[in-house]
Amino acid sequence: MKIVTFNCNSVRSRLEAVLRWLSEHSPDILCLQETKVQDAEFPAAAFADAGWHVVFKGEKSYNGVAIVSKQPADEVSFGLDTDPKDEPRLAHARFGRVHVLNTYVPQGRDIEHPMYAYKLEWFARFKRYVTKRFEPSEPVLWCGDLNVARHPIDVSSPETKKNHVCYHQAVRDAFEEVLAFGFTDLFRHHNPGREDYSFYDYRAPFDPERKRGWRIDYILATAPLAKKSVAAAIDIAPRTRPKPSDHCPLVAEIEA
DNA sequence: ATGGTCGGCAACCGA
Repeated sequence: MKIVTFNCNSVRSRLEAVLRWLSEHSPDILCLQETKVQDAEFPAAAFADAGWHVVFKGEKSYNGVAIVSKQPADEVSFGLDTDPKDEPRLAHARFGRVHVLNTYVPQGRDIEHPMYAYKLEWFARFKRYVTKRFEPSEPVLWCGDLNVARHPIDVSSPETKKNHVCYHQAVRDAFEEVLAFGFTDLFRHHNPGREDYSFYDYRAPFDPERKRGWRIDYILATAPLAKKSVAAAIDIAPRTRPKPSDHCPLVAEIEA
C-alpha cells in the first residue's frame, strides 16, 4: 500500500492540486495537515465526487487535519487524551489492523515562548497516548508535520539553527523519546545520507535548487510495517507548479 | 542578526 503525508497549507486553496496529485499517484491513504477550515466548510463533496473517502477535524483559520482514503476507515477519532485535546492536530483512523495517526505538532514560535514548552509537552503527551493504546508489535503508522528536524542532515546550515524551535536540542530529544516507542523513520531508513527536505519557507530567498529547507514531515512505522516497507521519497514536483504549498508530499510504499 | 511571503480573513496572526 501507498501512504502519503502532506501539509497542504489550506485544503481549499490547494484543492485542485491535491485532487490532481491523488488522481496521478493513487495512494491508499493521504494524511493532510493545516487544512485551515471549519468542518462545515470542508470540501468533502469534492473528495467524494472524485471517489475518495475523507475524515477531518478543523477550526477557523488555523491547524486542521484530514485523512483521505480509498477504503473507508473502520474507526476514527480525534485529539489527545488530556486537555487541551487539540483535536485539529491529531486524527486517528484504523484500516483493518493498521492504525494511522496523523499529527500537526505545534510549531512553538520561539524557544522562550510558552508555546515551545507546550510543544515539548505535546510530544510527551502523544507518547502517553500511543503507549496507552498500542504495542510496538502492532501495525501503527505515525504521519505528519512534526515541526522538528531530527539530525544535522535534515536541515540546511544546522549550525545556525541551534536555537530554532524546530531544531533546538530539547525538541529533538522530545521527538526521539517518542520514536523510542518503536517507530522507524521510513524516509531515512530507505535513503541514508540523502539530503532531501520536505519544507521550504516561503520567506527564504529565491532558491531554485532547493538547497535551503527542512525535513520536518515524517512517516514513521512500527516494526511489522517497517519490515514490509520498500520505499520512501519526497515528491518535489508540486513545488514546480503554480501556487505550491511550503511543504512537499512524502510518500511511502509498504508491501501488502 | 534580520527579514523575507504566504493563507485566512478582514487587522494582523501564525508559520
